[in-house]
Amino acid sequence: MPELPEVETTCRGIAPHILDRNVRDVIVREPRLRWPVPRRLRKILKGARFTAVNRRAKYLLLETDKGILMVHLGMSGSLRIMPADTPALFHDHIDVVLDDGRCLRYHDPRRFGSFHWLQTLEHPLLDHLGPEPLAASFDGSYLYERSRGRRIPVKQFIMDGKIVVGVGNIYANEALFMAGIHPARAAGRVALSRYELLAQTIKTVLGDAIEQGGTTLRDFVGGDGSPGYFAQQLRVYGRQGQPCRACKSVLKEIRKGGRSTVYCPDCQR
DNA sequence: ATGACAACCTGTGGGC
DNA sequence: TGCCCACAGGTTGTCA
Repeated sequence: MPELPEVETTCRGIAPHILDRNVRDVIVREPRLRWPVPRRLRKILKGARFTAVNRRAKYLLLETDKGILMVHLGMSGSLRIMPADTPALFHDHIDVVLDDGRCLRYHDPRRFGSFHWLQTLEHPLLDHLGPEPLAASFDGSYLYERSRGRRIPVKQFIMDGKIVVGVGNIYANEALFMAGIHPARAAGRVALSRYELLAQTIKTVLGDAIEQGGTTLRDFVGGDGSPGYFAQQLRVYGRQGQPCRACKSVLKEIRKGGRSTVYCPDCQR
């Protein structure tokens, strides 16, 4: 479920509930995630106190006085705060039990998510990540410079975490529509002025989605259990065969990098 | 370096 | 009604 707005929503949702709380216990029911959950996690995390909650790309960085718990939600993961004695459901893989009788519970049917334990923010998975899309350093000229000579479709280009992080399939489709750029166009053949517009629409679509608590697809819920409300205003994602909201042309669907790609054949060139 | 593609895993929905 | 296949929000690793 999670694209960057969902991860940010989760980050903001759980932060006030875990900050300054001590970890009473850690229950790992299923350690087989994208990478095995560290066997020593329970021993190390027990007694730690959460000191900060941050996000880098789609990684949640739950900092404690003993180290950093790095969590990725993968395709289907979610984190919820709930009473520690709430019966665990199928796919409730990990509980971080807090000292107030509640717990941070990780649920992930597909198990593409991950839990890592870090001593510092230096980690191979965080090494070669591109800039945050909402940072000032991410702009049209950056995209233009990085794209020269690249033949891959511009959609896959902006979904490459080494170029810019946090642009997932839904928002890549939306941002390209808003910028009037055809998703299959070679990245190296998009002009500077159009990249300036694209950088803008990426910031806008992600920013708006964060404001509205993420996109609700199937059962996404934020850290406090409230659903997001962005789905209803998607412009192209999931709307193949339906009329373009701008020009009424029938939206088309193609596959790029194995991902569903929806666009307006008349608005996007 | 680049780009194409398989892999990880379960659940769901559409077509027959 | 039920079965089977394709596909789903992400990312890494391999190979040509």
